[in-house]
Amino acid sequence: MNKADLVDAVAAELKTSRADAARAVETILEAIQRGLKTDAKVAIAGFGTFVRRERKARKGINPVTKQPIQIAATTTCGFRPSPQLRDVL
Amino acid sequence: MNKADLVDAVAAELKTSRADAARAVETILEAIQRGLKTDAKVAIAGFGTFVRRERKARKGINPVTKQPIQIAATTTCGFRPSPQLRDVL
DNA sequence: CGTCCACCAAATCCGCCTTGTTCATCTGGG
DNA sequence: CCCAGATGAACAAGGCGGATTTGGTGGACG
Repeated sequence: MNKADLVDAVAAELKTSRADAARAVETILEAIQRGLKTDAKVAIAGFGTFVRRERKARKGINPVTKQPIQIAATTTCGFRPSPQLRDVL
Repeated sequence: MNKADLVDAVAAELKTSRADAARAVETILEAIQRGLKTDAKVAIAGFGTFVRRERKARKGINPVTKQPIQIAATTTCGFRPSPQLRDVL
């Protein structure tokens, strides 16, 4: 499923234009991004929780050369689906 | 950040009523749920990708009694943030 | 206000994560 | 509607990160 498909579904459901639906999708995603950046956690009841996560440096292997490499610490984010979402899947 | 906060941010950004923003959020989340259920993957460019994931049965520990327990196989979903989202965080 | 949901603890093992190229697909503006 | 530019998926192997379990409670949601 693409962003275009998502926008289509939203437009159909809300009975709005595709442009409005696209704007809504964009805005919500940006809001989540900002929330993650500022609060480090975005909990959406009945759906799941986005969590900003600091990953320490660790050792890994370059799958191409198969040589040990050092992976620098990064900041990523995880997602914990709510039980409700799990039941759907 | 709560769903209420998210709705507030969206309403402010789109200059719509809180009720409309709430409907938009709900609708989009439901659309993502359906997409995950039917297509097993929802790719949103510049944000990330939701992936339905099958998890095998394994052994765990009851945190209360600290006794080993058997965990049945479940279906859950993961989220891979796009490089763009990672850069923001 | 009543109900429902997320969080928290400790311990374990599953599977995600890394690199880098190629290719398919998607995107968004003209 | 279409094309050029761009984005991400796939693939390899292996180590270690983190997702997961129960049950109560505080807080959120409608």
